Amino acid sequence: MATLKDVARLAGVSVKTVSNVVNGYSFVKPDNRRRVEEALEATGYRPNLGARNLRRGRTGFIALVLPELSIPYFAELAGLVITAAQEHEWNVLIEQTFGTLAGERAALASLGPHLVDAAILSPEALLVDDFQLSVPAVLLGEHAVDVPISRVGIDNVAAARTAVRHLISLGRTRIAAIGAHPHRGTAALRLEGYRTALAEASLPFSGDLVVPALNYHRADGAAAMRSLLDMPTPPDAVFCFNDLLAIGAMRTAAERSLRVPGDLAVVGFDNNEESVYSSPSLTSVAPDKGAIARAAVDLLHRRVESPDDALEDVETPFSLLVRESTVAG
Amino acid sequence: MATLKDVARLAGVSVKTVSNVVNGYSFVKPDNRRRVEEALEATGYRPNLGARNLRRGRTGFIALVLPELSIPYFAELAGLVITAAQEHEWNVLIEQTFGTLAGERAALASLGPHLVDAAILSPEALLVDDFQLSVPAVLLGEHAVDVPISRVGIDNVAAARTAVRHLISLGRTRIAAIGAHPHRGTAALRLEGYRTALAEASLPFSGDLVVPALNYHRADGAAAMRSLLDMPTPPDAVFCFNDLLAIGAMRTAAERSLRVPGDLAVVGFDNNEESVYSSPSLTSVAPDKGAIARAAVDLLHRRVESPDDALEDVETPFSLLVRESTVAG
DNA sequence: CATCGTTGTTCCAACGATGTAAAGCCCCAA
DNA sequence: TTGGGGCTTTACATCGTTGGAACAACGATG
Repeated sequence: MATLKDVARLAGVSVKTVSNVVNGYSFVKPDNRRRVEEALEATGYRPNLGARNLRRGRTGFIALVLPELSIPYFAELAGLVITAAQEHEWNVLIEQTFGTLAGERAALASLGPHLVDAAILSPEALLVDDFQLSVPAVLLGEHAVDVPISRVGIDNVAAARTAVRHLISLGRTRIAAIGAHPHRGTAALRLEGYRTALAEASLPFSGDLVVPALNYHRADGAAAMRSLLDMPTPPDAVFCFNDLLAIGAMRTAAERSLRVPGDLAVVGFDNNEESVYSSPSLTSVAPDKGAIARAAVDLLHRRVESPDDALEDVETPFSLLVRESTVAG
Repeated sequence: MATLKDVARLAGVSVKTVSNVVNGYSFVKPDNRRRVEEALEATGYRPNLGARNLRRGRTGFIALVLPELSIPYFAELAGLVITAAQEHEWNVLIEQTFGTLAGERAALASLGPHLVDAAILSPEALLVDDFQLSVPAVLLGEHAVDVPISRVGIDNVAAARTAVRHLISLGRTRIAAIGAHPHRGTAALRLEGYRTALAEASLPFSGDLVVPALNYHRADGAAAMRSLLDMPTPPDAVFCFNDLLAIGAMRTAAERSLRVPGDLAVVGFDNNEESVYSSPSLTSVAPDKGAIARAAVDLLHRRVESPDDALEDVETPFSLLVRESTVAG
């Protein structure tokens, strides 16, 4: 592997001059610049990023801390973050927490200025209560507790309200919610949006129709739906706090031979690609994941460039995509 | 951020002694060791990996080059690779190629000894024909062309044969295949397995029943299925070269009001989590993804430790998981 | 012709860690 | 007392890069 020294020797100039050419410094004699460029070409020089970053005090990496890549929402998001990070010449380091506090603590502990320049966090457990991070960070989702840290996300209350209003507009009156969670900030806000929409339509709120989910996997949605269908008067619609729960719920409905949307209308949240091809396809709240990824990365970039910028709270757009699970195709 | 120098000053020893303690060098006086450990604790020292790796000539990273994280198979695999890599104190750098030759070239170009110690490649386009990599690498899947490089994967011919034999055992006689591809090594092998199974059962092979797919997304499966169902005599079963194609195919079947498996049996490949909860759930060839991830990482680790080991070709196990898309629940 | 500012180049130190060589210590045998 | 050898520590160079100061060359200016 060629180093600056090799290139310099070949071009007959000093190492620093080569460095200047590589970094686009203006004042280099055309003649020398040409010779250096030829030498760069000839040796196939690639800067040693480790050395460069050591010198510059940067690492060239950002961390993306998320529960699990096997969850489609996070996989899609991770792909978009990687793409967004490339714009700023950042590489992305993915850490999985598996949704546990221990996992989140471990991920945070392994981070540090020596490893990454900044971090994007998608906490699920308590994480933020003992929050102590040595690099600029941004939270995706919601604040679990009141900690000074930037945030990027959608208006969860408004999104949930939109979803439930859609169900109400279809004439549904017994609308259940799946996904309540003791610690998740987003869960509380989505529940709030659900209650607001019910209240606006003068529909009664019943705690029986709110089913918790400790994890947001398909199996949890299926189990929650079973408990709802075992009720004396089952719901005629269900709002799930993410698409996986909704897929699980639809699976249970199918097993019980319920027609969706005839007997039961279902709305999800996240708009996974999977939901477009399920049978029936799933109506879902669609956050603009690309916007979230870009906003988070851009925000971090600003913060790294000027560390004492004010904290930010970026709200990204969302939309409701109506599909067969609420309106028969 | 504390450096070795800070710790050394605090403990009243030389930098090297601290380095020795940190790296578990045996000959340090108990007294000094204790003082150094206290100082390490007090300063919260964490080694600067960039500097360490610069000195050691390692980067501490491996690359995982794959088409797209939004494809569930690769997302699941990536998660497992990250976990496996941690065992060897490696961090994983994910590069997306989007299945294009240009993307694969770009990913390869950005790699190099200065960035990663090794690379795991999941090529889709031609990639390997102009293959020139400066670090140890392993291919997941199949050799597109004959290039000296290690490989990890399942026996695709046997896997496809198993899948098609299952369909035959159910009494299906017009069995289609979706996913033929001009450049993909796995596609050719799966097609071979398909033909072998047909031949073994003395079923005729018909080119009409083999549908190509340029991408392996849900939409491609849906389109392929439409073309099959538009035939004068449509198939009574279809073997899809991955689960996404199968999900798309089942979607089309549903749109045409075909019963699965009654009118059409469907088998996929990859065993995505998604396929367990689809309606009907999908029978699928299940490669042991954990085994693939571990084998790939372990192989690279051996190769990095002793660079002139022989190339390896590791075969990992697979199984066929029979679900509702072939045998009604 | 001395001076000056601009442009271009080089030398040196430094980022934080580790390998090497050498020096210091201590104990024991000659 | 000397010397040898095992343990323990240190000074120094080094990995590849960049920032800063110093220096050199140059035409323009007074």
